Amino acid sequence: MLQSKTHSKPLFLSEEELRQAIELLFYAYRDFTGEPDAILAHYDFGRAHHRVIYFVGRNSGITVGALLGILKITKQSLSRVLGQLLDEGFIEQRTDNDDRRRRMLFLTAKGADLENLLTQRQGRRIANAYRAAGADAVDGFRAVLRGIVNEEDRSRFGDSASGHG
Amino acid sequence: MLQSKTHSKPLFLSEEELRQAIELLFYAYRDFTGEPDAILAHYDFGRAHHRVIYFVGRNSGITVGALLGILKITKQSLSRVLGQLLDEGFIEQRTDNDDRRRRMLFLTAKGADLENLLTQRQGRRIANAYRAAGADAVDGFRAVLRGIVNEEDRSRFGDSASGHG
DNA sequence: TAATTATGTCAGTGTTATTGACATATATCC
DNA sequence: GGATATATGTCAATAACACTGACATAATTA
Repeated sequence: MLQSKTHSKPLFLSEEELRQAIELLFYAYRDFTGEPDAILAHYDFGRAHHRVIYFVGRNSGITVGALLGILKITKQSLSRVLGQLLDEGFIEQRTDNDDRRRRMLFLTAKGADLENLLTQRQGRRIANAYRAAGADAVDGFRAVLRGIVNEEDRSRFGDSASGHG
Repeated sequence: MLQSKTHSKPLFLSEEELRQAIELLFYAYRDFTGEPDAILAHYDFGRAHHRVIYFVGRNSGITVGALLGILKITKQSLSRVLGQLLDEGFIEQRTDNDDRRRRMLFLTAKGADLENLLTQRQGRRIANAYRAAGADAVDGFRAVLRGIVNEEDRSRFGDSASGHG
């Protein structure tokens, strides 16, 4: 109850440490998205398209509403992006027979190709960082990022420990 | 030479592990920026203003060109945001006497107040995550994020190790 | 049958970014 | 000193991505 795996050392955090963390997140996210952004530009797509392609690929058959919940944008915003991806054959919709109001989203072969390309590039960057930092660092990375995520979504990333608790 | 602190275990990375990392970055960044965004909205400012305020606060006297280099946006984009911040008295400019083409940027007292508020909020989120994850995790977090950043900016975050080699 | 849910669409707006062109002041090179 | 380069600023047009508000339709649930 008091503390599980987290040994909760007092951890006096200097302003400098906190600012370094803030900046690390800024630079890492900037560069993490920069590479896919450049690829997507060839298709006249942007980061919003990427997010949709990614999460549809990851959660095949996801409904429109669930996707909105992940992206935290309005349906009008999603509509433009999703419409383009449907028109251009990267994603297809199928009505859910259990609840015929629902539209389930799937990547087409074309959509899966693009998703793979983008995920491979980002995966390569992650893998390089993981290798350079070492296995222990990976656990720390995951644990801290998980703590930054709002509580409501934290359970997406495991219960609390990350493999060896 | 071969490997400093990074014990370079083979590290077989499953697609699942890579995807979890990708998603952690997405969710963490989304929530990390969500809180400041809400505050900035009261001032009719957005995330772009935040970035300018943050980096000017952090690098007092930074030139316009150096700021563009960090943000990786065009000067026309910066111009609008910076112009507003100047007009409304959050930032002030002073000519650099060593090179009178340069404009050095400083936060005003008003600007520093806002910067402190925003940084405190983000710092609180980081601090909570750090405390929950533990001191070792912090090192791992820093090491992995540093590896994700493009090489050209990596040196901003220390040489390689993070405190205890 | 009435209310709710899931989705879609139309219209208007705002923020953040882009490219391209051009202007000014200052510094540096030859 | 004159040519060139650098640092900054500005005007104009455009695009991507998001928002709010209003309304419509189909299907499910109470």
